[in-house]
Amino acid sequence: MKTEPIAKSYEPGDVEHKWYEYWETNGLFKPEAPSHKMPYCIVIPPPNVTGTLHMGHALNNTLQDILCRFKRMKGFNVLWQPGTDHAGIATQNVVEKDLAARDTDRHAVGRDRFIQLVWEWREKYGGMIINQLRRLGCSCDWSRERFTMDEGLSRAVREVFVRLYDEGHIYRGDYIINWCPRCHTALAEIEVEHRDKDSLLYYIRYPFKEGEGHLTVATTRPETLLGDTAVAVNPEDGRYKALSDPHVILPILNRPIPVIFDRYVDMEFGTGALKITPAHDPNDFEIGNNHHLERIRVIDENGMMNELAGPYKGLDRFECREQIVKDLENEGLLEKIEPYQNAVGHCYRCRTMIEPLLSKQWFVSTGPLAREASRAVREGRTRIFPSNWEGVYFEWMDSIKDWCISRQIWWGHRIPAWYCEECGEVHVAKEAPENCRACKGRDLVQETDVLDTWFSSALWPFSTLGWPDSTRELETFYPTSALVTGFDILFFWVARMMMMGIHFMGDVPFRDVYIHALVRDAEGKKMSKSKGNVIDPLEVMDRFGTDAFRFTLSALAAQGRDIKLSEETILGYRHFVNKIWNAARFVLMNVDQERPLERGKRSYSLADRWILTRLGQVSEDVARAIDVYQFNEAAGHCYQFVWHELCDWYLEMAKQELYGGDGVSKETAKAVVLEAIMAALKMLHPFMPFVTEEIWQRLPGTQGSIMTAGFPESSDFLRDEEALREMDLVMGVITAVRNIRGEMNIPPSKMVSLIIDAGGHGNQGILGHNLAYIKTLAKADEVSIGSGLSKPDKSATAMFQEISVHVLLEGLIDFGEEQKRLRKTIDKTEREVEGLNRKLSNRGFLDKAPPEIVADVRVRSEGLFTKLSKLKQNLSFLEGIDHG
RNA sequence: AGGCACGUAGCUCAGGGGGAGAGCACUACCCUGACACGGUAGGGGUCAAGGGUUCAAAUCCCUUCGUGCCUACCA
Repeated sequence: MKTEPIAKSYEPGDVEHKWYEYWETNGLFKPEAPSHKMPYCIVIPPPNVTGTLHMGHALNNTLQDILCRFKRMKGFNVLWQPGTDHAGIATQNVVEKDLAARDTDRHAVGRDRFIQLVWEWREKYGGMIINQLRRLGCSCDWSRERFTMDEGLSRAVREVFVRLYDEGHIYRGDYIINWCPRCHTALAEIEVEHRDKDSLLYYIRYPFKEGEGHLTVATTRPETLLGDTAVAVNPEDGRYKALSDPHVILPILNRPIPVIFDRYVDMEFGTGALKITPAHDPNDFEIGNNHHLERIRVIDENGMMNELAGPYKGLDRFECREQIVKDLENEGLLEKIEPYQNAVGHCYRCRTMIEPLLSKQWFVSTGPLAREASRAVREGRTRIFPSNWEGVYFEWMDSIKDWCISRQIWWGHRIPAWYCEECGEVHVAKEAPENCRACKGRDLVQETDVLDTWFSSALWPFSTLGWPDSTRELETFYPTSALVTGFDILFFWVARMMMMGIHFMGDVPFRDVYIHALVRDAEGKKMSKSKGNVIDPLEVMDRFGTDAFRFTLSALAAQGRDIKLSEETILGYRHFVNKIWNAARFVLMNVDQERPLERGKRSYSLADRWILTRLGQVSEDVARAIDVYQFNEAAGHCYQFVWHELCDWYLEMAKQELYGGDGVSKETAKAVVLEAIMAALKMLHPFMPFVTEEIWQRLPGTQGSIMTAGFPESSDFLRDEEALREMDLVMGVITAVRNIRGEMNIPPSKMVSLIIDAGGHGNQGILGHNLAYIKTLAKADEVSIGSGLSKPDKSATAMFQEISVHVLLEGLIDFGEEQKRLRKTIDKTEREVEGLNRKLSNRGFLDKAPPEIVADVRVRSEGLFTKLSKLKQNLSFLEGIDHG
């Protein structure tokens, strides 16, 4: 493969598939077992089996892959545990839609057949997102892929359920829950999305049972009046204190109901009188409990009025509202209607308006579990990045409600509870009991409800590693190292994994949680199918290459800010990939040794010493940034270094030796060029796995995959501070000349002569030794360097620190232009000097500022002053020529 | 209603008490033997507004305005 000719530009399509297959078939994604290496483990946030890769997944998994590839190269034993989630409601919806298209439904096909159909569906389509993750380059250990409905994970679910039940953390009872009349199931609190709606506030009169008059209540849901069992007022409310016989007549149904007194009622709102419907409102439910009120359910599971709704039986809840308002109006009981805005709950899966409903459900009593989960973060056993999310986490944990875990759907883990048909005894067990423990009856039926999908997801960090068995994986990798996820599932998933992990494993499920941003469109809008502004990651990868895409995401992944993604940006990074490709191409064209010159025999140039020192520094910068999840910083360091240091300066300078050098210096240059490109590729590999592997495999002297090459360490390289200083000087002088060339529009083909007045500090020697660089990169043919050299007649002058660089170019320099240019620089320098002098003449500054700051300002001020006076000299010199 | 972010170059954003930065876009000159998906240089900002703390504020604090997001049972 090393003999293939290298194309002029990088074509990602050709290589991505090839290398992914190579890695996977060579088992490079698998951890070692056993291993003496430090373990590093990430469990993937399991995507829904119904899903296809979207931008959120792409970002999420790119970041995880960066961490995993980086840690692997750093010598860790890495397990990236992949898998998918059975997504109860979503998956069931998909299959139900299929059935509906064939004019049937799940009730017609029956439970067993339906579940079979879901499994078939999953066989057929469930692997889609997994392959898309491969396309993204994810280095998951696919041999360990798990699914929340797997036998092993299901066993974990039953184990957890039974234990929690036995410990009293799970209970069953009649509670008000959030019901989705379309999905036909209960939802947990957080599965309800609240959205502001323009509603109406109806003022309804409830006549007193005895005597004249009425109480007026305000409500947004008049149809629930049919289930009212009281009207509540605040005991402090003067308006109602004197009620002697506190009963009113419920309109329409003409049922007497009591007026009760409860501090919950807000006197300021409406009329200060609140109708109480315990079966259809969570707050009313609470109040009803406190006052032992009857619960009358008037709406059924379909959102239709039931037989207790009297004349409205069979009406939809919204039709009923209209009808009842009309009827109230006719009876003169409707006082007024006001426009009103309130937050209304909607199903997070299908957007149907939630119906709070009284029903029998299973709950996890979260209090004690949540306290531990909260404490773990407070004590730093799990760290959340960026830390401002900790506040959000605490707030939720500290005000957590019991978790409704039963769902009235079929696709999921069926609750392991059996009811005795004869005596009603409840049995909770891992397997079906033979007979009733109370009456010995044999007629036991299993609970029909299934568990919330998040119940099984909550076990993911240990169920995927083999729990409840004690496995080597659990031993090695639990607690896992990091969890990477979006904030949208901080409560749904992260919090619950914390609770379950701590409870069942006795330790937190992960050491770090990294919360990343949301990917938005170029206008900053959330991508959504309905808006039509989604960018398909697969299309992006096809067009720009996976590496460019991944690098874009990383470069934009600044903590705490959402990512606005545009094609323009991705194109920019596509160019960067190509730049790397061409740098490698250059190396390949000039270096063919399998064995570079050994270190002891080399003779380093300044450029060599400089780039080797920089490689050490930059690899540390990159590693440090990744370690604290500053992916944008890490990517930025790579970009800046590779493009603007390695390519712009080092490779250009190395041409000196590669093209014209003699034996040892040429061989040294070859060795360093190779070393530099290799180190750069290794640094880039976690971000751009494909192009780096492609190049790596072509480079002479490489063995195996770049995945198994170590991440560069500063100890691999020189550390030559002097080289940094010297390079600074050389680059400064070259830039100074280029500056004049640019401003004077001198074409690169025109050579110039330079006279450099180097000043002190050994500058002369440094520049003298590196004359060749200056000549080539500044396009100069003759250069003289000295101290106190005077400015020649026909020249333009640029300055770097105290060095004056006079550019001679008779006939090509417009002296008027040069005067203008000098004046501009003088103005700028003067402003800078003034600013610094203002500080230096300030007593407070001299007395209170740290001495090193004062010294620094003084040095800078003096330097600028010297520069300024030289610039002024040059200007008056030119003015002299002009007028003389 | 509370909370959390964020307003820095035309655009997208880094930075975060002592010299205003990057990428893209723009302008000029260049097809120089890795790359025009390139090179070199240049223009461009009262760091949202007002106040405070400080020797020093884009950076810390307060207020205002604007923009997002999250949480919440006020019917």
